[in-house]
Amino acid sequence: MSLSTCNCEGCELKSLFFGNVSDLEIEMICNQKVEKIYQKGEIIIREGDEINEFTYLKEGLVKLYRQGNDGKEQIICFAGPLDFVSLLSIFSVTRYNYSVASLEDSITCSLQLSEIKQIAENNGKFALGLIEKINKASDNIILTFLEVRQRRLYGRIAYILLYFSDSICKKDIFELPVSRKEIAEFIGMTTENVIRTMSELRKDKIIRISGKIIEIIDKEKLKRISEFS
Amino acid sequence: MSLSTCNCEGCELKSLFFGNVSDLEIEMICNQKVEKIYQKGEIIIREGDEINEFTYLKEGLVKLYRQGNDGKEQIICFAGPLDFVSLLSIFSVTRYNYSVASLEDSITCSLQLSEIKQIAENNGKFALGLIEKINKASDNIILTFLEVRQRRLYGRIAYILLYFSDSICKKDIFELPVSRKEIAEFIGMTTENVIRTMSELRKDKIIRISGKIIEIIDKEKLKRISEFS
DNA sequence: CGCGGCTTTGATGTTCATCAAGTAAAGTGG
DNA sequence: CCACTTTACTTGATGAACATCAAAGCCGCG
Repeated sequence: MSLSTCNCEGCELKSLFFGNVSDLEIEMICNQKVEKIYQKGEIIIREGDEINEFTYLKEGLVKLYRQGNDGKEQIICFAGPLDFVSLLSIFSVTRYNYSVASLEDSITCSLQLSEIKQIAENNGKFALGLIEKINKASDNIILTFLEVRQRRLYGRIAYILLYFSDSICKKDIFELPVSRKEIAEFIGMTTENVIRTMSELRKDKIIRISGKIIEIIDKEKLKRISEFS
Repeated sequence: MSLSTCNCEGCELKSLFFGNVSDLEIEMICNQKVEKIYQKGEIIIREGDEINEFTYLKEGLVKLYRQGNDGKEQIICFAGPLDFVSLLSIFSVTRYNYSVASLEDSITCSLQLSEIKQIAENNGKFALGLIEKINKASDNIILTFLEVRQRRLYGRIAYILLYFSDSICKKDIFELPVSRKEIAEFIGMTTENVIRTMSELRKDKIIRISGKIIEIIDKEKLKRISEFS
């Protein structure tokens, strides 16, 4: 991790997030912000860390995960640019109950949580905006869990590949930003079976695989598998 | 469903939820509240219904669930007295993406969502309290999903039985408020296997079963199964 | 160059869903 | 209140889906 110096001019967060906040308040926040650069693989937040910053992702891709009872990691969700990394339990507990690690070189911007709370207290519109974002983030996680759970392995893999293709990479040929093991940790299966199933999709000529590079050949078929398996 | 008339004197919600709200505002809300009585099995909220009320559970027990792709129901969570039934997506979308049904005779109290928003906008402390509650509710759901997922059937059943015993019924002999089918829908297994596994626990003399009445004989063993299976 | 982690494939056994069939309980209409 | 229907519960048998174990190739990194 290294620090980054960056002015707040033209920061997308400002328009997206602080629409209802006065310029004065924004300046107050920006003066205290800390921007950090993380290399691929670095840990950004550790389970058990005290929560006193409000962190959002400016660039890159991260995973939120926790340690299961048996020591295996469980991936809760992935987050991309402009997602709030510390949205989940930030207002309900004092310590993180999950970790965050970067999957690609990433830049985070951290604001003082106390400042954010202060503003929310004084500015209801801002607080309502916060609620909306928190709601959306949790809803998405819960929905994804349910969507994954109702599928078999074959359908889960199809679902995940479409997720990375459509939501993260936005291409039909893309580089998987995660390892097979991480896919397994996300959908709750073993690494071996994730690989096996991807190989099946390859043999069925629905995708092409070359290491981390995935090409979706027959997207319609992949969608049908995701729907009905 | 039938309406109930009840004054707001001594309502627990007031102290719990509206700690930072002025008496005037509380009165404004209370004048508009609608209290409804539902019999066991009735549907309180339907997936797709427009969200324009802010509903909380005054008495009883309900399940939040959604329709899976294959038509099977998936239970998201259970909610008891003083839980907010419509916390999940209430501020992020305009229509419910889940249904709510009563598992026991229940009483709900509904407030105008627009009123709640109004108050949140004018009263940041109240809004922060809201955020905290929403965060807690979602966190719990996500955590439970992860806890359930890392267990095998045997451990999942142990986990669920402990959940009902400790969190819902608060007794070691209790009446299951849900059917075997609903347990299956909650943990993502088939009804037959839920029954089978409960029978195994009975044969192993860890629980006694008599219809819906469950008695936990060896709680320590049940906890160990929940931890390590 | 060698070590460790990631990937891949195969063989094997466990766990679980599905199908089937029967019993018990609960609701329904006469 | 009783016959009737429906729903919930239960057990067994079978096969499919999946985890586990094992072994080997690959790749990046110190």
